[in-house]
Amino acid sequence: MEYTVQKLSKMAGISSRTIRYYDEIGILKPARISSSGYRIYGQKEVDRLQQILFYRELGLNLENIREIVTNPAFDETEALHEHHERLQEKRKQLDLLISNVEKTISLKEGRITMSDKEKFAGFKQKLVDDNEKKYGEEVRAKYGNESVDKSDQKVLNMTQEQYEEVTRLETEFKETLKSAFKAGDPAGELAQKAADLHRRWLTFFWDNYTEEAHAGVAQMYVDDERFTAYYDRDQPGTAEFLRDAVLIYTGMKK
Amino acid sequence: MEYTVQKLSKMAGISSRTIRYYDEIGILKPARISSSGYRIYGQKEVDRLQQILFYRELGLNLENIREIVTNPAFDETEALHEHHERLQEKRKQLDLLISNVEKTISLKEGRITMSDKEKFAGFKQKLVDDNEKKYGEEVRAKYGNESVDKSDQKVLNMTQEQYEEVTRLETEFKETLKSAFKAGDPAGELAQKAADLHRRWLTFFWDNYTEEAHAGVAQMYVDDERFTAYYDRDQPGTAEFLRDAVLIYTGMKK
DNA sequence: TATTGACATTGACGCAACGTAAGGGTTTAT
DNA sequence: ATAAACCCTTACGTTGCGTCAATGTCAATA
Repeated sequence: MEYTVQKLSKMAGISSRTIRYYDEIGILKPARISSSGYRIYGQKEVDRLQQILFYRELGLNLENIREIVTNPAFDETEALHEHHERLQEKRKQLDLLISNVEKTISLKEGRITMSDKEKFAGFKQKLVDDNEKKYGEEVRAKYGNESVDKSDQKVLNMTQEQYEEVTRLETEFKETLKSAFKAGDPAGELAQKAADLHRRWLTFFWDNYTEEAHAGVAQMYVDDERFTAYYDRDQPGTAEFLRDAVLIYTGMKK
Repeated sequence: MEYTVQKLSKMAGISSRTIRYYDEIGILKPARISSSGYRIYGQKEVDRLQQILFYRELGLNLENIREIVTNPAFDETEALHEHHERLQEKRKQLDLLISNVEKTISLKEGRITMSDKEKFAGFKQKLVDDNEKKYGEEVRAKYGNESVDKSDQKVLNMTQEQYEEVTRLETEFKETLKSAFKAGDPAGELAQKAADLHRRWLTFFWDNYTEEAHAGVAQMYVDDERFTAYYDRDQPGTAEFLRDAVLIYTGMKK
């Protein structure tokens, strides 16, 4: 029995374009070409197509499928195991995503006015994450590898009150920092108050607070231009000022 | 404070290409263009970018994001709800996929020699599914909407013995059908035996067997060219012959 | 001041797996 | 003979950018 593209495609329930494509990328060549240039497929090709479709249903990409069907000695089991892992990873990410979307929805339906600052929540979250990532070994050793994921969840897991509290804290911190910067003394009362507010703000995102970590973060605000840009936005030099204040606050300096 | 692409990109933790792309598709235009053609962004644009990135993190596509950020009156909550549904659907499919991959792996690690026929399992499965789909109202009403999903799982849920049994049954059925077709009488002993084997084979895939459904499937083998091609592969006319035999077997004819 | 080096710009291709015409021959049925 | 139903190749569109390539601009240094 011989098949043209159309017949084959109807048998397999796929489009003829797909069959030509499979020819094009070389995973399913026709048995022969007719005198008028038509693709002609035989039983062997039908079998192979079914094999291809089987793996396709399992979500393998065509490159992997090619390896399996072109090399009979290929270790399909291993390929499937790897595929399985990728799928698991995908599911984890999807679950996280869904959870975040749900949190966002309930936040919004909780009628919190979505001010600009609140829109920043995710972004600030990212800052904190990057923070943790960069701060490196010490923090990671303490919080484990899952800290990033956990941290990712944290802002969105907050209750409405917690959320309002952290927003309020942040505003107060920024204003205090601004005044302190104008005053000019990182060891002064205002600057130390700012450092304290900063600590309280941080503990909303961290499970464990340590003075070392706090100092490390403050240093990073100076080292990483992203943070520097963020803190220096209104008044250049603020990041450095904050670092000095925090170093004093944590007892790391003077 | 003003930002060039590079500065903005570093602040937001994305690439400058992305920023140009967002300009290109019109979801984030620069505040102005410098005399030398540079894109210059201001505070408003920073805020907007952060909004964009927030929704991006939630997995919304840029088209949806555009709707949200360009039209302040747009119902974000509804968009998020729809997005949530899409994600749920995705997860369901992903779970099914994972389950299928797992079943396939255990099948393979169960050291069943993966002959061509076994590779067809998924495909045959598909045949049965299509079958049910096409057969339409009656069967659906009986099995409910989930029957397709359930059926999808069934082949792969089989124990090794069941699997071998169904494979054996199928072989016997096909051989009997072939002989019966040669004999030529759909009411004859061989043909009726084939119809019986066909029934037994079907019951591996169906929860409930009814003569009506059996007859319907047999009729479909003739009506749907995909099935016809499958059954007529070796001997044209076989599909029709089988239908006649089954119609007699189920008492729907003669 | 001439030259780097780090920035900026606009194209334009590449990716994955096809869908969807466009433009033009071939086979089959009437 | 003619239309319907096939077949072919070529090539653009999809999504969200990554990655050159060719070229212009700006700030700092030798």
